[in-house]
Amino acid sequence: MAARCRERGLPVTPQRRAVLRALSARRDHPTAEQVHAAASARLPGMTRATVYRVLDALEAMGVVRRVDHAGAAARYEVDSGPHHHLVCVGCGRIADLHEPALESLSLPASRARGFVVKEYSIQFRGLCSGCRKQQRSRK
Amino acid sequence: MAARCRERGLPVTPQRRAVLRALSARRDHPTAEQVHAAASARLPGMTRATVYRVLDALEAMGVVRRVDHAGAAARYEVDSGPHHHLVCVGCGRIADLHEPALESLSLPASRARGFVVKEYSIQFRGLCSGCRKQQRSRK
DNA sequence: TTGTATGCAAAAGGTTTGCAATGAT
DNA sequence: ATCATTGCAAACCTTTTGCATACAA
Repeated sequence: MAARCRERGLPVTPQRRAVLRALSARRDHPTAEQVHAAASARLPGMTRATVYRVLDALEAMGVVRRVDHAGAAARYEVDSGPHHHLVCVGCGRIADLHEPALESLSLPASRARGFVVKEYSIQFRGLCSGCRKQQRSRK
Repeated sequence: MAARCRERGLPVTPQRRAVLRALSARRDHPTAEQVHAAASARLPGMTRATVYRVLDALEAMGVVRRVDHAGAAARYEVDSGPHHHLVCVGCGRIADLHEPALESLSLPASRARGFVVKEYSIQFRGLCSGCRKQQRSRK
C-alpha cells in the first residue's frame, strides 16, 4: 500500500495504515463502523469521517473493495423470475439480462462448506453504450 | 397481487396498487424516491413512508424485489482478485468464494446491446450451516 | 515548505418508527 | 367491527462536507 501511495504522491498516514491493518485482519466483510472500531482501538481518536475518507482513498488505489455495491439508495424491480444485471459504472443504470445459459451454474459442493445455495445472480459491471461514447469524445 | 394479498388476509389498498403500477410501468430500476414520485402522481398525498412500507410488503409477498441488496451499511474487503460471494440470508454474513471455474463466463455479445463488460461477480444467496441448524431446531 | 489528511461538528441523504386516524374486508 | 394501513412528523443510521489545524514528504 505504501507503494501505491508513493506512486500517486500521496502520504502514508498512520490512519491509512490502521484502517488497512484492521481490514486485513478480518475475513468477514466489515462495515465502515466496524473498521472504525477496530482501527481506533490501535489508534485512539480516529474519527468515523476519517475511516470513510481512508476507505475511499484505498478503494481508489485498488487496495480495498466495496462489496455490496450499495449506491446511496436501494433499487427495486418487479419480480420477473431469475435474471442477471448489467450495471453501468458510468451512469449507475441497471439493465436486466435474461440469459438462459447462465441459469444453471453449478457450485461445487466441495467449495460451499455447508452453505446451501437457494439462488444466485450475476452482476456484470461495465459501460453502457452511452457512457462509452461520452468517454471517447472526452478524450 | 390482489391474489397474494388475499392469500395472506391483507387488504388491497389504493396505495399498494399505485406503487405496483408505478413499478410495473418502468424497466429501469427506480429508487423508492422515484417510485414515490410516480405513484403519487396518480395518487396525490402518498407519503414516502408509505412507499417504503408498501415496497416491503410487496417484497414479502414476492411480488417485488430489491436489487442492490444494499443492507443499511456498505461492506468492505481487501481486494484479493476476482472472486464471488456467498451471502447468508439468515445472518447476513458474507463469505468469499474462489472458484476458477466461474471466472470465465462468457456473455453473448448479442445480449449485451452495446454494453461492454469489464468484470462481473456472482452473489450466491442461501443459508450457512449455522443458520440451517438453527432453522431445523426451531421447527 | 507545500499539499494532502485529519478532527470536529454540522449537514445531508435514505430509511424507519410511534401514534392517532383512516380504511379494507 | 376488527385489524392492518396510512399520514404526519420525528428519529435514526450511514455517509458526506466545510473549515481550521496538523502532518507527511
